[in-house]
Amino acid sequence: MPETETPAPETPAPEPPPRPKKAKSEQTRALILETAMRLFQERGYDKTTMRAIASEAGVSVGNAYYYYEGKEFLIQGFYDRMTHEHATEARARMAGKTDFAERLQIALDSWVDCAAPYHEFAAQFFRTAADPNSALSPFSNESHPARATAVQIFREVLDGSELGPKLDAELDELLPDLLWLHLMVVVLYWVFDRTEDTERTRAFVKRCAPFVAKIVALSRYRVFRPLVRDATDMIQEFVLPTIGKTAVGKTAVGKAAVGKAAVGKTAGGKPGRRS
Amino acid sequence: MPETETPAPETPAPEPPPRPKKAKSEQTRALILETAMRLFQERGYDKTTMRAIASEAGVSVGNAYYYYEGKEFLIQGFYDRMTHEHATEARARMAGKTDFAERLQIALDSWVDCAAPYHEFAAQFFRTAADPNSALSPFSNESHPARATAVQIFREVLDGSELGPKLDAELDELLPDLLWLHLMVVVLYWVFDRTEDTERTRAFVKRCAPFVAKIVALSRYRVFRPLVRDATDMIQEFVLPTIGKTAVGKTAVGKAAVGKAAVGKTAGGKPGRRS
DNA sequence: CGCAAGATTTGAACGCGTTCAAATAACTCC
DNA sequence: GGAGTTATTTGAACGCGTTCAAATCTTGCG
Repeated sequence: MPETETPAPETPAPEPPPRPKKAKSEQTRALILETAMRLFQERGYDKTTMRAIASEAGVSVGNAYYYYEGKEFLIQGFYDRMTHEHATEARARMAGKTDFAERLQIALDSWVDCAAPYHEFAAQFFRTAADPNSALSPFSNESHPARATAVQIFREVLDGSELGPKLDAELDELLPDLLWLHLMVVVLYWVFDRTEDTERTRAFVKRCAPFVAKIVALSRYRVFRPLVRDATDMIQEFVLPTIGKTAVGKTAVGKAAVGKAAVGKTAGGKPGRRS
Repeated sequence: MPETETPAPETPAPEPPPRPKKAKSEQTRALILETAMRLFQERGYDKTTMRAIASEAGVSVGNAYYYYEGKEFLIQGFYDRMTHEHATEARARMAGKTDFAERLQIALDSWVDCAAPYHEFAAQFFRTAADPNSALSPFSNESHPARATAVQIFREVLDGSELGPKLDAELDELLPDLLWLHLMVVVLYWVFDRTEDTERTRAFVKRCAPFVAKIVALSRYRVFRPLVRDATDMIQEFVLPTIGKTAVGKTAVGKAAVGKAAVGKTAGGKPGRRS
C-alpha cells in the first residue's frame, strides 16, 4: 500500500510526556488544532472564534497565532484528515472490484460520505478555499500533499480496473489527474447542493461514473482520436501547469517516486517569523 | 454608464433638483455605490473599508448599511456594470463575423478585456462570489439578471453563426447555457491566472474556441449521437436546475417550440441565419 | 400650522481576526 | 550556578464589518 504521506500533526495516541520535553511545543500545536477541529465540527467555521479556540485549548489567543498564521490555516487539518479518511475508505470499498465505472463511483461516493459530516458549513471552508491567494486553494502548493494523495487514489482506481486494450499513452498518463479534476467538479456540485443528505450529488455521481467510463472506452476508436488528441494536448498545456506540481509519473513512475515524506509538514517547520 | 461623476465630496449639488424630490434617497444610494466602486478600483476590495466609503461619500457608515445590506452587496454594482460593458463590447466586435469559433472567441476575449482592469483584486471578489450562500454567487437568483444578459450574448453568438445543418434539438437549446458555463470556466482560469496581462487565459481562450466549435460540429455525426444524448440529458437534469431560472425565451418559456424567434429582443436586428 | 408616522441619518458600541511589545520559560555555554 | 540567547506565552490594542437605539428630517393630514 503506497502511503504517500501522513497528515502531520495528528497524534491520536495520548502518550504522557515523560521524556520528550522537546515535543512540548508540538503538543501545544496539536492541542490547538484538535480543539479547533472539534469546535469547527460543533459550531461551524464562522461561529468558532479564535478566542474560543484559545480559551477551550487553555492557551492565549496570541499563542494560537504563534503556531498558526491565521484562522484559515487551521482548516488545513480538516483537509488533510478528510483526504486520508477518503483514501482509506475508498481503498477498502474498491477491493475486489474490477469494473472501472464501479470503482470510479466508489471512489467518488466515498468522498461524499467522508465529507457528509461537514456539509453544513462546507461553504464556509469553500469560501476561503476559493481564494487563489489562499494556501487552502486545492491548486496551491500548500495543499499539494493532500492533492497527491487524492490523485493517487484515482491512479489506483485505474490500476485496479480491467480496461481492455490499452489507451492512448498521453491520455492514460493524464487520467488520474483528470479524474481528480472530476472530483473537484463533484465537490463544487456538492458544496452548492442543498438537498437532504446531498441526494442530488449522489445521483449526479451515479450518473457521471458510467458516462466517464464510456468516454474512456470510446476514446480508443479512430473517430475520437483527433478529439482526444486535442483535449489531452490542451489539458497538458493549460490545465496541469496551473495546479501545483502533481508529479505525474513522467519522470520516475508514480508509485516509487513518492518516498519523500518530507513534505508531510503542513504548517511548516519552525514558527519563528519574528526576528 | 458614465453619468455624473462627482469626484469632489464638498460640492453636493452639481445639478439642481427641480422635480425629482422623491428621488433624494435614490441619489444617496447611487452616490454610495459610485463611491464604493471608485474606491474598489483605486485600492481593491479588501483595502476599501466601509468607513472610507461612507466618509468619501459624505455619509455615515450606518447610512451605507441602510441602503446596502453589507459590503459584498456593493460588488453587485461591479458585476452588473461589467456584464453590460461586456455585452456591448462583444456585440460590437462580433458584427459581421459569421464563423462560430471566431464569434465565440470574440465573446470570450471581450470578457477578458472588460475584466482586465479588475484582475488584481478579482480574487477578493471571487472569494465572496464562491460562497453558495452569497447573493454574489453566479448561480444565485440575485445575479440572475446579469446571468441572463450573459447567456443572451452567447445566444447571439450562435444566432449569428453559419452552423450548417441543424443540430440535435436538445443540444441546440442548451448551447447558450453551456457556452455561459464555458465562460465560467474561463473566469475561473482567469482568476487563478498570474501571468502578465493574463496572457495565459487569452491563449487558453484562443485554444478553446476552435475546440468547442469542433465538438459542436462533430456532434452531428451518428457516432457521437449517444454521447451527445447522454451529455445533454445529464446537463438538463443535473446542471441547469441548479442555476437559478435562466428564462430561455423570456416570453414563452415553452419546452416545445422554443421561442427562438422571440430572442431578437436585444439582438439589434441582426438576423443572422442559422437553421 | 401642528403633529403623528414614517423615512432617513447618525455615531457609538459590539465582536471579530489579527498584531505586537513585553513577560516568562527553556536552553546553551562557561 | 549564572549570564546570555532563544523559544514560547501573554493580553491589551488595532482596525475591520456590522448593529442599533436614538436623533433628525419628510411627509400626510386635520
